[in-house]
Amino acid sequence: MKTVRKALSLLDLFSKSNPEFGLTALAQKAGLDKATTLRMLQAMKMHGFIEQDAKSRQYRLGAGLLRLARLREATVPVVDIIQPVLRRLAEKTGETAHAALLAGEALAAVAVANSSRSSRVNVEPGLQLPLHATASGIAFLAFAPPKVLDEALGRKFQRFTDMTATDPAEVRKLVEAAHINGVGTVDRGFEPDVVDIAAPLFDGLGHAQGALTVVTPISRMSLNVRHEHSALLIQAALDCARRMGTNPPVHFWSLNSEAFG
Amino acid sequence: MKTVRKALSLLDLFSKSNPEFGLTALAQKAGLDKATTLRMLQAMKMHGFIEQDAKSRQYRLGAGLLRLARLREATVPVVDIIQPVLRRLAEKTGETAHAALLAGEALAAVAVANSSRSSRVNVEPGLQLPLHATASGIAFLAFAPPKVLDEALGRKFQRFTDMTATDPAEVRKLVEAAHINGVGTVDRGFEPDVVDIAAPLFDGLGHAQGALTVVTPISRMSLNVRHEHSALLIQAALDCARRMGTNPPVHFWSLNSEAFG
DNA sequence: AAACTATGGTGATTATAATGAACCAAGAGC
DNA sequence: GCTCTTGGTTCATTATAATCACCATAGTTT
Repeated sequence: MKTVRKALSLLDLFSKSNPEFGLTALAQKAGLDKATTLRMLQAMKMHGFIEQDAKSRQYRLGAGLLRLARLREATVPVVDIIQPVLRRLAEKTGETAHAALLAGEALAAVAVANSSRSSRVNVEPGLQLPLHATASGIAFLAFAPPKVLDEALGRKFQRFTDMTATDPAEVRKLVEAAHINGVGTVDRGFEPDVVDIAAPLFDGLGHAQGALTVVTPISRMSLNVRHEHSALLIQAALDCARRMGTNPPVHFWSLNSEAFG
Repeated sequence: MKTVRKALSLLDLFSKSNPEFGLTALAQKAGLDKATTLRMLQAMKMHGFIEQDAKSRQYRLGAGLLRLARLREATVPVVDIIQPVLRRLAEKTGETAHAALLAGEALAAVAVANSSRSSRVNVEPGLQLPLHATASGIAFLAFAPPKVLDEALGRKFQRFTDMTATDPAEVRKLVEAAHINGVGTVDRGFEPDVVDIAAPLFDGLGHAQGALTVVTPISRMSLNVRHEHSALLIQAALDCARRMGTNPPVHFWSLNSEAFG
């Protein structure tokens, strides 16, 4: 369904910094013909995925998305479950914590609890987290079905900082380490001066469906902090799993007791 | 873009009472071929709009919707816009006011402004408001797409008080009255001793996406109060529409001037 | 004010992608 | 062990979406 994929990929072009587009701009950014783009937008407009400013004729995401998101949340209330866990995580670590779930080829931040410190890492809700460059992604891949991992490793990796792991072998190493530790760590791979540590969130079959992450400014990071955050993350991930009735793989449970003494 | 429309209309088949489908069931309900349906689902799965239970192979709405909804909320902050309107409504009426948006098969309260009086109706944020038993629901249905109304009237209506309207014909009457008046009224249909009056909130297509409601203890309710609240609600609803850039149906505007003199 | 430019939007031809009946494989129920 | 149903696949046929030149309009520049 090439057409559907193209249409949906139009939606991915919207971001917080680029919340509205004119037809021409959107078509160009998508690499599609103007007419094609227009027709797709019209189709999505009919379903409320896109709406158009009556005056400026600019296109933006539509209110229909809210409805579907609330519906999804009504049937699978993950965010409600995760939010309090996240808040406690942010309190205990003093750093910003976020939760991300798989959405297409990347993770998407769906809940954030900001650090109370004045100097902190800010995470925008809705942020796309590439699998290879973030701890969230690594933790997710470490417990994702092998097929997903292989597919991910087959894609080409964008470089975000000079410390981004762009070599598949390198990424695989990070993933393997994360599988053993239960947490993934990425040092300044996505944003400069930020270290991520993340634990996976599981679905009913014991596969990762997302990740819980603590983001720390490099200035506050140390070996001690890292161990402490790791232990807290594993507890938090187990907590989420218990509340959602999902099943982490057996070996993940054992990490809790021996946790980084 | 027939293909895109068909694909998106698949998403509209999900509801709170029908949150998951097998391939065959979904294809049948959509009136599409299995193969076609499958390909569309796969395309949407790639973008996180749909996810599939790994064990049961059932399809449900995906986490990618959460991301886009968050993004939309970041660009058009509906709740932020509604809150001050609600605040003023509560001040002017002296009663608790709340806003609710469609979430599954009921409305969900997303913002509340409590009355300052000591004797007041309390509304918990997140409260589920059934469509047939609350003014919010009636006002919503009065301006919802006909398909939504018919579907709602097809469901069984739970009784909450001895004044709850549980007969579809009775509910339809309330809805029709609400369509004419611009506001829905429910007298002790959900909680005893409480009268709700509500005006619809519109989306970009001129359909209701929720409602603005004032809840009044029966002891303070009178014909005068009712007219006054109705007029204030219509003004508030129009105010919200203007601030959000959404489009109430033309005839709704006219209610403002003649408002319950 | 006239000419210019960039924008959103349209229409008919052509190339492409969607379709659907028949077909498989696998699990559930008897 | 057989059957029935379900998810998923295949490939010739057919309907559909991409394309490109074009139009209308609003804002700018000269």
